[in-house]
Amino acid sequence: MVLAGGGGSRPTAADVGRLAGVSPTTVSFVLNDRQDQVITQATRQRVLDAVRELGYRPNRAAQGLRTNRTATIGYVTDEAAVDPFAGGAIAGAHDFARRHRSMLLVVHTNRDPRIRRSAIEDLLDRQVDAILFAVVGTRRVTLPEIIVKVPAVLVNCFTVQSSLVSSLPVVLPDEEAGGYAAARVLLDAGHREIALLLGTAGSWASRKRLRGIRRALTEAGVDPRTTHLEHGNFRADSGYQLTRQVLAGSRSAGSRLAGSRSAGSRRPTALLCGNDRMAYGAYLALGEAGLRIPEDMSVMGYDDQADLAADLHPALSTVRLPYYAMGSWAAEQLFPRSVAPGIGPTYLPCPVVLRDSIASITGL
Amino acid sequence: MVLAGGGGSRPTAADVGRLAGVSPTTVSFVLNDRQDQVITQATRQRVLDAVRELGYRPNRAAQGLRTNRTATIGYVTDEAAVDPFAGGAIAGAHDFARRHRSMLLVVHTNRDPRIRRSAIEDLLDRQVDAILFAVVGTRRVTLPEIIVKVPAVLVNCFTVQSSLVSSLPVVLPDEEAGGYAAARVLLDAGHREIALLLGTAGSWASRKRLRGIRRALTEAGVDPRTTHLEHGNFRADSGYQLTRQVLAGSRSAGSRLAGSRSAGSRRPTALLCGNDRMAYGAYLALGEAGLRIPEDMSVMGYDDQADLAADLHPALSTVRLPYYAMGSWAAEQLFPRSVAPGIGPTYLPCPVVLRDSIASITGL
DNA sequence: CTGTTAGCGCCTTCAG
DNA sequence: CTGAAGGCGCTAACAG
Repeated sequence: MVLAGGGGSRPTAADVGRLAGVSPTTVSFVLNDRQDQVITQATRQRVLDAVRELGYRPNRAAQGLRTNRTATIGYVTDEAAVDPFAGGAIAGAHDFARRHRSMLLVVHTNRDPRIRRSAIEDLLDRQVDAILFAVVGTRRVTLPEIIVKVPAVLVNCFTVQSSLVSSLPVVLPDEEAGGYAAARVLLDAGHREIALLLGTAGSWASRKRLRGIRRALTEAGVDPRTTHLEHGNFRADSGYQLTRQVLAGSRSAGSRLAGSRSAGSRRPTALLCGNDRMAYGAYLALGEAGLRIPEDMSVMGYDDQADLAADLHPALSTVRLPYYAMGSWAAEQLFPRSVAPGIGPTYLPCPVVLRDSIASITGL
Repeated sequence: MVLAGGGGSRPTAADVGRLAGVSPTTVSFVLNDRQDQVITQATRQRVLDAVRELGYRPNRAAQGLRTNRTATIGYVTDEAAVDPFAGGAIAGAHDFARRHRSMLLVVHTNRDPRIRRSAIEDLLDRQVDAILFAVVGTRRVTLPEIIVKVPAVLVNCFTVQSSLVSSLPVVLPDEEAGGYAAARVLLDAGHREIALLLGTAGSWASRKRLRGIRRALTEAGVDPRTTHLEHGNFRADSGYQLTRQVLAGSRSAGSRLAGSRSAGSRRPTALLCGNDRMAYGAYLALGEAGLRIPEDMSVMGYDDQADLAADLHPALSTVRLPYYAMGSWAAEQLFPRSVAPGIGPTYLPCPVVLRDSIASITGL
């Protein structure tokens, strides 16, 4: 289909051998630096010189045919690279792989299971050494069984398929610790009335995060049940709406304000948001209400979204989702390592990124 | 380096032949649907059945060794996929390539020329059919000459290297038309006092855009020389600062306010920004000054940055940079096409995206 | 210490 | 209409 590669044909190992006056075998030995073979220093040098003179580089397709290793890793992601998080994980895997002289064959599936399957097949046809399977928005996935034909690692997702669950390394963000840390930052700054403006109620991330948050609250002697808790949709508009509700002291229909006292009447001093976009929505509602950040209200985001969190005004304190680190970790699993992986998923830390949106109110 | 692919060895064409009772040759003929060979309907069916039964898929590495075509395209980009624009172009190329059964081997170089060179070599070693070379932020690039070993296309960049300039198709955004269109939108809405808060002064995009803007102004009878023009740095903070300056009526040191009259004293009714991030900075400054968008001030962005322009409040009107389209166009050039490409770069349109940040003031 | 031989899986003349 | 033989570029046994 593609235009024939116009290139003048590359030199082969035979060409190198001819020039150096040795056999292709010797060329191979020298280039692969084989320890079990003894090569004269002189011969080695002649080969190396010939390689340099011809600009010889081994044909990896041929090498792959012979060795079954292509130094190529398949990377399957649900979201296109346009998504900064998808891109972050790709970048992490890319950089790690590159250090090991491997490259990434990247496919995105738009969440279509059929594309997903054929993508994996296409990768296998190209003899990739391994497959990394990534997703934006942590969740359970169903994988084509053929994926086990090759070492594979799950990035930001997991499976319950019995045939796969034990064989695939899995890396996930440690959302519970992230939620805990986010709440702790607020608590440590003296906040006691914290409104929780979380994302989609059912999501894995929201559930885990909430658990961490509750633990932090409890530890600090704040009753989680009296804490204002709302679920949004991870988008700016819901951050905006929920913040208005909170400010109005109104309890929405879906509000899960559990306290029996008139908790709704006490305005919170801090907002803990489901992600940075919701935090941005909160900024807008706060601005409209004439409240200043962080003087009148502290705001905590989540995600550390590029081109957003740091650019907000004031810059948003948030918790970083370790997409890059997950991609990197996943690639790392494909290469010989000293320590065997433990059983079960590996959780990577979500570091707190402190910026200007949080005020200390210790002098409560 | 990579763990050996654990997979049970795949069936070969010979296996299929054995099962179907034919030679591997016949299998090849059937699978490649060769018109110059006559195969009995019955034989063909037996082969196809055997293929299905074994789940046979040709080994593309072997195929590539034989045919010199790997159905794989190298994609070199300066920015990692984290950048939404880099990702947009990748997605465009990916989707087009996929329709032609090709996959993308993606490398990013972090603008390091050495990495750039070795990336291209690594791609060539893997026998890619072609290379797409992309950049974020249109500019001139210097390419390793070896890139011509294979068909290549330049995405959002161009070269002046004499050995390459005539042989490489180039695709660029039509910034001049984009600038013209952006200004026209404002002009058509009745705005006459438009402050131009552009990006980096020296950039290709800024220059082209400015030319288009000036043309639109002139056509509308507005003297471009009396128009407030500032250059920033494409980031939110400069949009913020420049807007404050404009509002204060102050002329900064670097101001290129050309009018001789007291142009600084007339507050503009519209801001035309160098990109969406600067527009966002303008939003912040406007908000602080108590000005409402679009009632008190219309704002026009540029880029249509994902997760930003549409999410702002009010949603930002902007001009879309056609990264996806450029990636797609580039991939298209690699496949047989009906019309030969003209000489010189191909300019792709930057469509205006109208949202809520612009008010009509026809009743001036 | 190095060369010869064989074969990875596929496609492609060339015979039959 | 189909099969046998050869080779793409490389590496791995096995000789010498």
